[in-house]
Amino acid sequence: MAKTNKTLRRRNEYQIYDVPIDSFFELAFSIDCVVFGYGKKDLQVLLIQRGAEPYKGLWALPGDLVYPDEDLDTSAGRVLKALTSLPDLNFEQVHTFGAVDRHPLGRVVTVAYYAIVNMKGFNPKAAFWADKAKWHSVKNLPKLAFDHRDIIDYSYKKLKESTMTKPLWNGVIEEKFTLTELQSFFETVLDKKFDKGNFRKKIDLFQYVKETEEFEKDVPYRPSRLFKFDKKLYQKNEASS
Amino acid sequence: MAKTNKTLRRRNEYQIYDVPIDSFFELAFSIDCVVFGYGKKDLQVLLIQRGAEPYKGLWALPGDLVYPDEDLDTSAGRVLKALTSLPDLNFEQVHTFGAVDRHPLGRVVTVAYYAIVNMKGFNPKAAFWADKAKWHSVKNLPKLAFDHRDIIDYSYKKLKESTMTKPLWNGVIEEKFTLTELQSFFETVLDKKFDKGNFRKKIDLFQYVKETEEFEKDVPYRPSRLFKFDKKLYQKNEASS
DNA sequence: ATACTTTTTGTAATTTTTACAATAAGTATT
DNA sequence: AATACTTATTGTAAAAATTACAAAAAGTAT
Repeated sequence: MAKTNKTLRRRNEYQIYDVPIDSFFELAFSIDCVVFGYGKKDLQVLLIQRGAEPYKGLWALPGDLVYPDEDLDTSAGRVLKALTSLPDLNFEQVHTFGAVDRHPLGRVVTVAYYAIVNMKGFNPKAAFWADKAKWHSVKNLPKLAFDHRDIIDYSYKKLKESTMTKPLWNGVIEEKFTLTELQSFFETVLDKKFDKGNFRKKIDLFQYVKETEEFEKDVPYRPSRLFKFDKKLYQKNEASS
Repeated sequence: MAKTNKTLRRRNEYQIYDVPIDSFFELAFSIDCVVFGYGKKDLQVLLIQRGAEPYKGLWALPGDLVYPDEDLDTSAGRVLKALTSLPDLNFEQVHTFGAVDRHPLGRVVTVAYYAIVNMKGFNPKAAFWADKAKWHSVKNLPKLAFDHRDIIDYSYKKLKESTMTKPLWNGVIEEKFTLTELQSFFETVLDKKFDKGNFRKKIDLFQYVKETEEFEKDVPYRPSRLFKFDKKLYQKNEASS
């Protein structure tokens, strides 16, 4: 829609005040990605150090302006792909931040997305973002640019909520995994310890966690049975709920 | 930010492709409000019949473009105030819908909000929207313009989720209410019947539902004790969680 | 063979949920 | 005034879910 296009004026039928249509275009529209990194330590967040004003030197979330010809989700997917080089990353919209003064240089509304990846063997430097990307513990975040601290807090809360109800661990831990590994995922994300026995009972209720006939190898103790995610069953049950 | 302003180009440090900055401004930005009406019948949604193309004659959600000088939440509050004439309406952001083709005339990204009001004595005609606003049962929605059906479905789901955890009934049912009235609110919103005794036990856990020393009057049976919402206690407990 | 480590299963106490019954407290009727 | 009727309110026992903890199983290491 170019500035000369009048079509949008038709929405005026719902408006209370008469505002020049051109003024609505004086804004920019972006997405920001909160990429959580799962590993042996604390849960981490991928941040990028700003090389220019405003907030030069501070850490910020990776993001980009939304292209005119791409859906919001496509935009988030594009940035995440460029950032992580992972093909089938699951991500979810969190919230949209649109305070007038959230960007010191003008009006920028941003839609926040989050995703979670396995940090093992993960190299954010492979991406365009180069050597300025770095993991930071969610428990010890540096000073952040813009309202990015709010965005992370919001996303972390949503991540925790979703962890209880969705198989976010799929694609993050190994394809064949032990229940102890699955438990570690929950413990790291939720920052909370679980009882081994009781955790198993809970998982038993998740029918889409299917046991295989394979077992761990080369461990100096009793090998654990390996389990896997039954994607078809999960999607089937999702569809009917 | 006018088109001649170059400041936004600084975000290019995070971009992968080089896209002319001007193209980012070829979009519009709106909010849409899903106003749920609580009454004696089914839960209702306030819709407006479109008087112009596109989707002329179809029903749509009330909404408006976001003004350059207002926060997103302010924008939603403005529309809701104009629509309902209610001063202290609680509303919540639901989701942002940004598919490229969601508006046939151009790129319009919209942020959805929902609110719930008491339909009793409520007159949407008082507002600017005039006589085209009408309540529709969530169980029997007409054909809707744009992706507004998706927006309603999404909002209804979120409303149900929030009903379990937040006192959405505050400001909707009477200030002093019986537990039966509170139960009716839950039953209507969640479209589900509850056991009287068990519902009370559940409510007992909500410390912010405080009993008063007042009772119903002029009822042809045993008068029920009246309860009220302890806002201070609620906010205090919210803050510490 | 024994110690050690982790997996896996079990179990009993506690808490929460559920279904349903009993009692209380008003009005309306006889 | 006694009785019927309606809804409010409390209670209770069974069922289900959660929790804390223990025991047994199955491997490696000494």
